[in-house]
Amino acid sequence: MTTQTAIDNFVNRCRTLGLSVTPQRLAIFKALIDDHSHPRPEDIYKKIKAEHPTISLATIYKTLETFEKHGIVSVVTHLHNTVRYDPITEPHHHVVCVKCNKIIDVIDPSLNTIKVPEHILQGNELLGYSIHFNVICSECRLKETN
Amino acid sequence: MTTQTAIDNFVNRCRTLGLSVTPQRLAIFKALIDDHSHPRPEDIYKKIKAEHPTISLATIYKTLETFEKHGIVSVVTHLHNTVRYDPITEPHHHVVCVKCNKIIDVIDPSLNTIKVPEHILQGNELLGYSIHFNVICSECRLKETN
DNA sequence: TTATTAATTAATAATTGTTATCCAATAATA
DNA sequence: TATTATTGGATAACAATTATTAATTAATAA
Ligand SMILES: [Mn+2]
Ligand SMILES: [Mn+2]
Ligand SMILES: [Zn+2]
Ligand SMILES: [Zn+2]
Repeated sequence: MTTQTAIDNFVNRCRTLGLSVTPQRLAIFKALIDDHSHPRPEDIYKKIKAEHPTISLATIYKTLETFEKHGIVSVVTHLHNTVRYDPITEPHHHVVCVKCNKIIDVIDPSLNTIKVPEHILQGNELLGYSIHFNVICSECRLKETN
Repeated sequence: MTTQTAIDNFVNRCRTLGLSVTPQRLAIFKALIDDHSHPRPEDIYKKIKAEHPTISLATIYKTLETFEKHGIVSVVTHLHNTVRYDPITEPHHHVVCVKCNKIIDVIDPSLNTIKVPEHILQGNELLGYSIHFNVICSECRLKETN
């Protein structure tokens, strides 16, 4: 998909969702669409400031949250707000509730035999891998306003 | 392994590493060893304050970092310091450098066919899963002081 | 044991990342 | 056009983390 097509899709998507396509939103989307560095809000802010000198960081945060809510962009992990410590040091996996950030262990040896793509091992030292099963947990499902 | 055995191992481990076994360190370790909630430093602080009213939150942070450095405890993700946005909304995976927090996409359909353990689906709504390949990247390996 | 040095802790300040508030500006709708 | 809803900007507030520094404690060598 070309960048222009992606932008057109974005515009249509916003209209369908009832979100107005403001210059700020367009700028933020454009800043992200071809950026594969998984930038922080701050990074996007810096990229945009030249064209939009008056935009505030809070707008970037709010806009990205709106985008994420509607599936226009995604976040790499929902566990980005605070460190979470684990007494288990052996490789294992986790169920993560994206609403309440509850974390449950998944200890299942069959998940430790994944075929690691070769290119990951080129130059990097692999320490291990861990699977995040992203869920809305039963408690949070009950709380949801349907 | 019993809790007492774990504590004994911890004490021996510290001695081997040349870390002194202080009451604070012991208390922090004990607070974590049987806690499977993947607590935040703040949670551990609250648990400990009754017995150790003078301990400071900064000590908790530093001690946990020391423990993690020596493999006594682990962190659920190293990407806990800030949100990272992604223009890709399709399921995919990531290489994460635990030193510099660089994130590289891993798009490999063969990794999207993992057998999800049944119990994860009980009550929870599964949104998807994503694998974090934790590495020390080539750049960071060069920087390391060996 | 005591003196010396190194390591650890506590208190606190500073910084960073994020969210809330409030008002003005803009856009959508009647 | 008038009305209402949405959005954005400025700023303050808050939460998480890190840095600084001095006091305390522990380790080690006379
Ligand atoms: Mn765990
Ligand atoms: Mn990605
Ligand atoms: Zn939940
Ligand atoms: Zn790196």
